[in-house]
Amino acid sequence: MQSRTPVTRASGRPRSAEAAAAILAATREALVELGWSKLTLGDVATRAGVAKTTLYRRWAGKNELVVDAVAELFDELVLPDRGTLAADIEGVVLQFATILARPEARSGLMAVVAEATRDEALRERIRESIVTRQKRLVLEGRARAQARGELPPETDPLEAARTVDLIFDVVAGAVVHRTLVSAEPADEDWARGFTRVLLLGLKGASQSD
Amino acid sequence: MQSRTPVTRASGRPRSAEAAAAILAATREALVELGWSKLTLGDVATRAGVAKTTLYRRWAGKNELVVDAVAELFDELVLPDRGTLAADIEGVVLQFATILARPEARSGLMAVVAEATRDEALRERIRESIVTRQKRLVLEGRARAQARGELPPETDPLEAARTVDLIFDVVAGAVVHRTLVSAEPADEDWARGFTRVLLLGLKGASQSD
DNA sequence: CCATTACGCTACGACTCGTAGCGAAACCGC
DNA sequence: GCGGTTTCGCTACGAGTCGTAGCGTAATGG
Repeated sequence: MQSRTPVTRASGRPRSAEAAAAILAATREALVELGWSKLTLGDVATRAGVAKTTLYRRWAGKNELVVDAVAELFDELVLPDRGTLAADIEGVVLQFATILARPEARSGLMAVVAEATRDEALRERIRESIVTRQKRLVLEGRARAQARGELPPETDPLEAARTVDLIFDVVAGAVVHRTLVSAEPADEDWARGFTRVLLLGLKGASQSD
Repeated sequence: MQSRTPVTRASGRPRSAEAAAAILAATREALVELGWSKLTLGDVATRAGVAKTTLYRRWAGKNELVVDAVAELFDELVLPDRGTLAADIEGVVLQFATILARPEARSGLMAVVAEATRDEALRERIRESIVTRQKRLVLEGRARAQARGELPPETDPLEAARTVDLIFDVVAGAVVHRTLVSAEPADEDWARGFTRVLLLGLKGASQSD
């Protein structure tokens, strides 16, 4: 997740791990208080107790810094084993909603996505730091459901991969849109209704295949 | 959509309508070339051929200006009557994807959503300029499907309103997430698969009610 | 002990911000 | 026509941020 892990082992003074942690924490703190547009790297450096130049030596700019700061938040996600697929999905949806309720996640995530529309390298960074990383939840959930007999084992691996992508886009997209654009809470009632529609759709689609 | 429509009819020189159109067009052009973070109001004014002060007299800042510039893009959406609910939904999904393929829509929309996380007034402005405005598509689509007998007439009006909100969040959220976060094209294949899951889910949910 | 790298600090030109002040232009009611 | 009113274009301004360069110092490995 660091900006660059030197391939050739360096032989000088090592980079302070405390500094990196302090900078990322300070970035989230600044996102809460100031939001994306008013967040300045100079301010982050002051909060973290490091020199501004240190920050520029490690990150290319605001975009890369905030991606790293936000990516850490999503690592909190776990797939709780609640016994049924529906309950598992609801659990993840609610966890996701909880993270998105935090202001540093809201403004940070959307802002870097906006910047990424004009920056292929940043897009790739987001994909590997957040998207691909969290797709594990969908894979694990499906495996459990198949073990329980709630979902049939996939026949076509290509089709199965496409379904995973679809589910991820639908779940993440709906929660984000609900909380950030529609500005309504993604609470338990909403999660229940959403999960019901999604699950019925998936079961129906896999049956009529 | 203008920043303020004077309630008391003014009696001086009227604001130039051409200037407003030129400014919004210049804003979209600048979004394409520069993106959100590097877009400056001075540059927009120059492109539009107006003075910077004129711009500040009409809009409070970058946020409000871009909301208006982007909102115009979504007015292009129409609900094509393709004969079946599935085809209608696919049509809207593809139209939405087409708009989101334009760089000015991508970066502009996400950026203002990001800023809106810390600005209640801006959130409200987005809701009334974009969200509520486009929810008409869901309402019209449902009415047509009910006329065709594809969907049962709603019994509980409260439940029906909640379903409309859910559909809107799922459709818009999934398309946005697919194109902007996953960075994969929302093409016809994807639209077909998505529509199938959504429709099966909705029918199943309305039956077992 | 020496080479190497990271760090803190200061200073810098370039740029953007949002506002103020001015004279001219365009519209209203009389 | 003729004031009253509002907008417009233009210029100028202090304040703040950007990203970088330069320097001396601190921390590691050979």
